[in-house]
Amino acid sequence: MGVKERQEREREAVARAILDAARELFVAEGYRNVSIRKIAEKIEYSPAAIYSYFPSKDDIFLALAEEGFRILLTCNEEASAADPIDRIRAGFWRLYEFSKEHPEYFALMFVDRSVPSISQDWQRFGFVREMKHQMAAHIQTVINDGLFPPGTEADAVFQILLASIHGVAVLRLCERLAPAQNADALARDTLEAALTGLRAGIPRALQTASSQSSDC
Amino acid sequence: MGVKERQEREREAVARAILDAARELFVAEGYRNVSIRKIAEKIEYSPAAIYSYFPSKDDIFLALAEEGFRILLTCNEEASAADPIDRIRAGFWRLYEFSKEHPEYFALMFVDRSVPSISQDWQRFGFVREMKHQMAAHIQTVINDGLFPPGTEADAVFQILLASIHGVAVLRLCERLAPAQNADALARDTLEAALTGLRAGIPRALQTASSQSSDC
DNA sequence: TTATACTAGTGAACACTGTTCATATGGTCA
DNA sequence: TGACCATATGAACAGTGTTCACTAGTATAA
Repeated sequence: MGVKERQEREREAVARAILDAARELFVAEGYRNVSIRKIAEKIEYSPAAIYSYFPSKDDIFLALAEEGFRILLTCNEEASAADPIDRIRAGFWRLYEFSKEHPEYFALMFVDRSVPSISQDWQRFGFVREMKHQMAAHIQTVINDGLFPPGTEADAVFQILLASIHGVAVLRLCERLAPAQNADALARDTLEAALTGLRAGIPRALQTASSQSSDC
Repeated sequence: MGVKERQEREREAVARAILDAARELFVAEGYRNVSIRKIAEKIEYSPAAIYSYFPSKDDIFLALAEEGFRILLTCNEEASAADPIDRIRAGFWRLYEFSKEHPEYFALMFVDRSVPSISQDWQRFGFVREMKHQMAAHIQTVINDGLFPPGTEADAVFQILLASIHGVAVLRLCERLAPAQNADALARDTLEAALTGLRAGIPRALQTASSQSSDC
């Protein structure tokens, strides 16, 4: 009498097919150039059918972003290196690798502004906070081991390293690097520079965020 | 007999009006949500008229990106600080400020992937190369003054600092920071960390870009 | 001054988009 | 067998970027 169960399984299978088709199309042609009709055609359903699985095209987008975080998180969990600093390195390097292996996931998770709702819901994604805590916790233990100058805040280290590696990932993803430029080497060096700088100690500077506006 | 001149002036005025209207609408509603019809309505012309000034919506986009580079470049020219390191700081800080003051320009110039052609034409933009040369030239003199470890490449310094500040700018622009997070402070610290790290000297590491893939 | 040439701008249309809804289909259960 | 209900559909709506035959109006040449 597993009729309900089977029906539910079938529903999930179709939803899965929609997401797979959408992801493949997004990667191949970009979100903007993928229409519901194209997704429908790929899974051999009518366009209208999709709307009984997802309320809108944006929601397909969001569902994929959610999956992206899940993938990145499970990736991060298997982090283990002898040197604790190496483990930090590896953690952020993995984010960069992720941006290469899953460019479309990365784009929706960290870059895309074309989906209106993601900006709103961003902080609601439990994944973001979880990822942050995972890394920040490890960084804290490293700080406690005295591998960073006294008074260093784990949260600040996390944000700075994230921003650094993020910059390279986005430049690469958005094709804003010279063709000759070796993105991997740049990623390594940028991460290394930030890490070295943090360990050397950066001036805590002016407490208030200095407003040296350029006025142009 | 300045008929041709007057006609040309009028053409430019309308083109200007289209760009202004498009920019305002892009900032207010985002590229995706702005239609040619909306732009046309704003300047009180028919939608078709726009196509005798720009071949496509994407070309309006590109024209604005070009303007963005011009603005950023003229901004950068008035760079002058006593300390040569401060001048480097100021240069990249200006890019960050630019991302705040002209978010839509910045987005088209550095992060947008929704316009298919920009990825192709990116390297053709003389502006990009010019901006790079401007900064790299100054960095070279600083290196010559011995303020960086011997053997440091100006181009690498430029790329690393650019990537670092770019990361913060994008995180802020795309609203991927916690609401409490002070973006300016993060920008300052990230830039400082990279600069400190570069001056301390980062290992030139494995020559070939190490392929430490995470395989997930 | 008249006739020609040219230009800018238009309205209507084409082929597409995301989305909605009444309708039909076919399996489930009493 | 007959009632039910989830699923999928075709057709349509309102909107999109873009094209094109056409018109009104101005500039040039005869």
